Order: sequence, then C-alpha cells, then structure tokens
Amino acid sequence: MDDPSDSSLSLKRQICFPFYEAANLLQQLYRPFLAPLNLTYAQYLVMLVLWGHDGKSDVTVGTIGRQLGFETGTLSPLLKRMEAAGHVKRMRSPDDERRVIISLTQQGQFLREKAKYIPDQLLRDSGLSDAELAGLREKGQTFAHCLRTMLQNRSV
Amino acid sequence: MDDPSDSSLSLKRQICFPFYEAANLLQQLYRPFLAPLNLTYAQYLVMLVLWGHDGKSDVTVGTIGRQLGFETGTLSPLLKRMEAAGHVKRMRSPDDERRVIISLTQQGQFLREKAKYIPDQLLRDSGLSDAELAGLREKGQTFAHCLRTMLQNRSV
DNA sequence: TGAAATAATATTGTATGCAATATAATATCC
DNA sequence: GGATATTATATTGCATACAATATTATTTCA
Repeated sequence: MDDPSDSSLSLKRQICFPFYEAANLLQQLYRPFLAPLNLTYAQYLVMLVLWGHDGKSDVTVGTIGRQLGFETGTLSPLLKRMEAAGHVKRMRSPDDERRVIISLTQQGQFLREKAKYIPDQLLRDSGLSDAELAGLREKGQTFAHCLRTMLQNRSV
Repeated sequence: MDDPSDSSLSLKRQICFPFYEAANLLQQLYRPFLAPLNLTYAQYLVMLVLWGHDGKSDVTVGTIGRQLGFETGTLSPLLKRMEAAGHVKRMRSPDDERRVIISLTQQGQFLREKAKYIPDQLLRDSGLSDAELAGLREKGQTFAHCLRTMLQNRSV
C-alpha cells in the first residue's frame, strides 16, 4: 500500500467529499440570486418550508427543524435574524407556551413571487437534461436517506 | 399553481437540498470517529491531502485550498488550529516568502495509522453494495463538477 | 531599475452548524 | 396535587465557510 492513491484514505476515493464540496458550491451558486432578496441559502430553505405550508396548522420551530434537519442551536438564531430582516414573525403559542410559532410577514409572502424564478433559472444554467437532473435528485435523496439511517442506527 | 407541492419552490422538488442535507449529516457521521483523533471533518480532509502527497514537492496553503475548494479565509485559521493541535507545521518558504509550506508533524504521520480504518468502517456500516457506492460517488462527483462549471461560467 | 501589476496568505465580519447545557412549560404518575 | 419526567426552545462555545479587504513579496515591463 505504498501508493497513496490506492489507499482508502485517498481523497479521490472518498464518497462523502464530493457531496460536501457540492454543498459548499451550491451555496455560492445561490448567493447572487438570494442576496438581493436578503436571504442566505439556509434562510431560503426555511422560506421554502413556510411558503409550502398549507396554513392549516401552526409552523413551529420544531416543525422547521425536523423538515430541514436543523438543530435548535442553528435555527433559533437564524429565525431571529429572519425576524430582524422582516421576513417572519415569531410568536409564543397561547396554547402551549413552550412553542414558538413562525409565520410569514407580508414581505415574506411577497418574496415568494421574486424567488419563484430562481429554481428554473438555475436548472437552465446547469445545461442538464431532465433525466440527468432526476438522476441527481434521486441519488442525492438516496445518500441523504442512507446517512440518516446510519445515524439513527447508531443512537439506538 | 395553487398546490405548493407542484411549485418549483416545493422543498421536495429541490435537487440541491439533499446534497446540502447530506453534507451536514456526513459530518455528524464522521464526528465520533474523528473526535478521538482530535480532528474535525474539514481538518480530516486536509490530512487526506497531506497523507496523499508524494513528498516530492512542497504543499502550500494554496495547494490544499485548490484541492478542497477552500477559501483562504477558511483555511488560514483552520491550519492554525491544526498547528496548535500538533498535527502540522507551518513554515514560510525560503524561496518565496509569500508561500506558507504545510507539513505533517510526527504525530500527524502517526494519525494516518489510526485513521485508515475509518473509511472501511463507514462503508461497512452503510450496508450498500460496491456498485451502489460507486454509483453514489459518480453522481456526487458529477454534481460537484456541474456546480464548479456553473460557477466558472458565471465569473467569466 | 523602479513603479505597477500580480500572487500568496492573513484578517475581519457575518452567518451557519452542532454538542452540551440551561430554562421554562406541560405531561405523567403515584 | 405535587414531585418527576418530558418537551420545546434558547444559550454558549467552538469550528467552519465565504466575501471583502489588507498585507507582503514577487514579477513585469516600460
């Protein structure tokens, strides 16, 4: 095992690294689209959750955290910044004072109209076919699911 | 377009989000393996670069940054922490005082022996076949490459 | 040669991320 | 009904990430 490129510790052989790299790159890719909306990528994901909610029930901090896989230590200050930016409101639930209900401000609702062209724009810029894009999404979901399962098995 | 799940802004339709989620999860997955070695995932990647180097030329900050896609604002303090931990040495190049040469300490070399079981362990834990793993790696590399290309096209 | 351009790294400021811990409210159970 | 456990969120501390800027050294070229 003298050739390092043969080793399991070779960078080129890593499976995780491309996904890690992709996560960094995709945030750079989104930045110029999101910065005019005063959103970061993580905040954009929170907006996706809020925009996509049917409004039939309250969206709490925990709701968002479970959908995005964010810990409270990430989400709590992030939501405060989003409130300071005027995108969302934070309100203690009257029913259960432990819960904090997150809702869109009018500005947060309007932002949806400006944001809705972003995904199509990026998909076009990618130059990939629908089939290729579907394949990437499927593999990404598969890998994320695999990692979630591995983490859950560990804590059991 | 009344059903939010039909919209391009639906979380479920996102291609990037699974990759972003995977990057967060994989770091959680590595943590208990790397913490005993006093390494974070980003630092582990730096060690992969150093372990994999043939030693025939100097490894500079820029060398590492280009291989991992890290900006100097990330790498500079990260390498200082790694030096403080005793993993690497930082030395100005005598030939070109602008360069900082990064080299492994003896401890950093020994760490390779402890680390080399980690990839196999994680691959086993995944329960995936070699073909499935190869497919994931290929798609991860494809996506990372696609994103890199999109970013480069933009700055041109 | 010497000013301007370039290159390599460092610094600063802002925003994630997560583990560990703390706090406060609700639920449980005897 | 009150001690205990659980739940939901917040806080703290540490380590990324990156854009923008600064610093220092080298190269270029007039």
